[in-house]
Amino acid sequence: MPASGKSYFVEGELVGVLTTQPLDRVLDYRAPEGGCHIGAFVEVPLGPRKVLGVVWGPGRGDFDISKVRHVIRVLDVAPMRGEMQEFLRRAGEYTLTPMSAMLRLASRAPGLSNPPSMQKIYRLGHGTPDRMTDARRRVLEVLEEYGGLSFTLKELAEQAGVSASVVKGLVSQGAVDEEEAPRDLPFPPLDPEHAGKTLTEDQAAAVEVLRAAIQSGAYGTTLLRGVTGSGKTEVYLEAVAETLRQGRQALVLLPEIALTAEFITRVEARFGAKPAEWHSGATMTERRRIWKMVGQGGAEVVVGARSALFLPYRDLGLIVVDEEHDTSYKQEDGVLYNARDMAVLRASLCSAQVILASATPSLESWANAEAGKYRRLDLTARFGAAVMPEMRAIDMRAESLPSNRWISPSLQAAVNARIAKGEQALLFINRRGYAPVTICRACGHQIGCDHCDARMVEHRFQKRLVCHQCGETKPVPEVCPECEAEDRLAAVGPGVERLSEEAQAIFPEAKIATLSSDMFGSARALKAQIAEIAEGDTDIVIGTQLVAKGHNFPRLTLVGVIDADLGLQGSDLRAAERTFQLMRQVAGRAGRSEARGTALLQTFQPEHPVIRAILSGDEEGFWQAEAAGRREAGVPPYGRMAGIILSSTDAQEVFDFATELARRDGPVRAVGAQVFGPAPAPIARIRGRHRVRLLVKAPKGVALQAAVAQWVGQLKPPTNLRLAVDIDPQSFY
DNA sequence: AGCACGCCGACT
DNA sequence: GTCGGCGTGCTC
Repeated sequence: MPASGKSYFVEGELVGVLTTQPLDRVLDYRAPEGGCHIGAFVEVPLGPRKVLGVVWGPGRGDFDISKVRHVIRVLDVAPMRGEMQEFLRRAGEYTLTPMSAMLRLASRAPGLSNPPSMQKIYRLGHGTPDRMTDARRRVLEVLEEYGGLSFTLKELAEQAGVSASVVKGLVSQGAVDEEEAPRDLPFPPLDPEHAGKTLTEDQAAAVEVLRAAIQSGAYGTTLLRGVTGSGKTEVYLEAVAETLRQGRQALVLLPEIALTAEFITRVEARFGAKPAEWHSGATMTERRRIWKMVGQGGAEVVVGARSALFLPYRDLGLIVVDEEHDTSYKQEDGVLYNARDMAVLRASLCSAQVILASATPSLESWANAEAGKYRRLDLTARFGAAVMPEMRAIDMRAESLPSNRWISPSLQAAVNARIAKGEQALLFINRRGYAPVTICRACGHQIGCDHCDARMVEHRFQKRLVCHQCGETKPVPEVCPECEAEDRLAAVGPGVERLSEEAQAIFPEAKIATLSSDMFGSARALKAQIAEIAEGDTDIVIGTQLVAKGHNFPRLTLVGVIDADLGLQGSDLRAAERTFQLMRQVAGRAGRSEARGTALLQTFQPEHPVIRAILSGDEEGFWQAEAAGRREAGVPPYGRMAGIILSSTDAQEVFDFATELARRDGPVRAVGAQVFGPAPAPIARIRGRHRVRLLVKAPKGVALQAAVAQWVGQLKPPTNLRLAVDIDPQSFY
């Protein structure tokens, strides 16, 4: 929606081009030979280089006309749509991110400027093979089934379940034609009617509401709440189906790559073909194909990570944000944005529906539903015969437990009872590695990272100490690096590896599997392990955070949470919320199938409101209480916050600059905001850079971004000092 | 982001 | 005398 309404520029006319170079300005160029449309991806000269840009609008004409150069050429990709320009603009304003960085997010496809490359494709030929075999018949059937569509060798062989040589054989017989075609082919179509499931009454009712919303063709957001195992996925896949029937595209965001493989399988089962899969592990070729096909409508459904929000969809009708409360949706990848919020913004600009799915929504989403901004659908009935697990606390104050042991006698007994019945038990601990702290018994020194202010975590699996902040590793020292005492270093506290060791010792007969995100080199290895646990004869699963996310272990009937108190302490305003979500989710692992499950929470504070809310299952009660507390304190979602992260190699310099910035808080005070700090940032040192944070707290409804921009703009940071603004920060400790 | 220009310290 | 350190500024 360019302000001028002008959308085509003839050769020589002045156009404004936004480039991916960090110049926070649209530059004037002359339109190339043959002219160009607004939104066109172009290559322009900038100094001695050629850079990627987008025709953003008419030129401003305020630059020395004799210095204005011509656009080199228009690239062979679909022009950026007006709604995408608007999305980038609004998202940039919201997150206080320069437009060049926003454009970089939206043009993250390799080889955009390359000419379309060719590849061999296969389609039905006219000849008949001399001998018909099973494998050959399957190949021909696949080709017939998809009409005139052609396949790459890999796709065809995979679809037909044969090896490439079968296809080659058919080519030499003339039964299959081999041709050169542009490399970026459309994805196979997804059939909304392929394999609809029978839904429970609850699910069917939710699907009806979502269908109507999608048919309206207007924007809307729905919070789809459902306990684990209530069939949220089935429900939103029906929303995807309806979107496909409308001829529009759907995007499903997942918080973790490890979850995509399992999800893709479900999509394939439901729609008869695989969706496009967008994540950091995708190859260059895959990325380019998805980027291009999404723009031409050759990819109907994209499953992926947060950055998939910035793909150039031709007609996006639905965005699903699965596990919407997951904190990995807010993370730094060049730009600090919350994918959940950006999904809502994107959808509102292209008249799409958003589904925020979670068993344990974020307080923000809960409050938005409460305020009537979001529609809310609750799935209560569990799928099939399974019921909610029984939840109980184990009061650790009453348990006698030797030091360096974490599985209480009560939990041990419960696990033994389950194993005896041939069922599975899960022990959950939210700490990776062997032991979180290595301490010297002689001098009390704790081994820390040389580059960060973090203690190093022992990983016995790798036989090294690892910094969970920067990834730095070093061997476990023989002597204390501080006092040089020998053999006095002791591992303190539990990690998943150590818990595993303890479990081996107290359940010697049991088959134990350990799942931790850092123990698998690839998503495939992890998936294989999960499949083996689900189907195999594992008695006890020991896992970190990873197991809290949607995997289905049918024989699992007991969950033991080793330390339910983690995360309750500290001043993080979301600590209670996080703990609540995690506990509910892990507890939801137990008894997803026929048998009734039990969840046992080991806690030293059984009276804590969060623990009590989890145990009583009074979710609304928890949210109400938490919301009241936040409203009282004027913090999100009932107030606004922003963080200013300053970092430098020079600790004194960064602190001094932060202090000076805090002193000049006039512009933010003018809108009723307060500035706190400077204080060490949540991670005070990363890769040798000292980090300091200022926190801004403002009433809801003020123009926070503008005020922060004005405030921060007063001082220009010294050369090696970096400043980043974090709107709506997620962590506070 | 690159890449030039430019102004001060120790080398063949 | 010059080589080269990286601070400052420019790119339509």
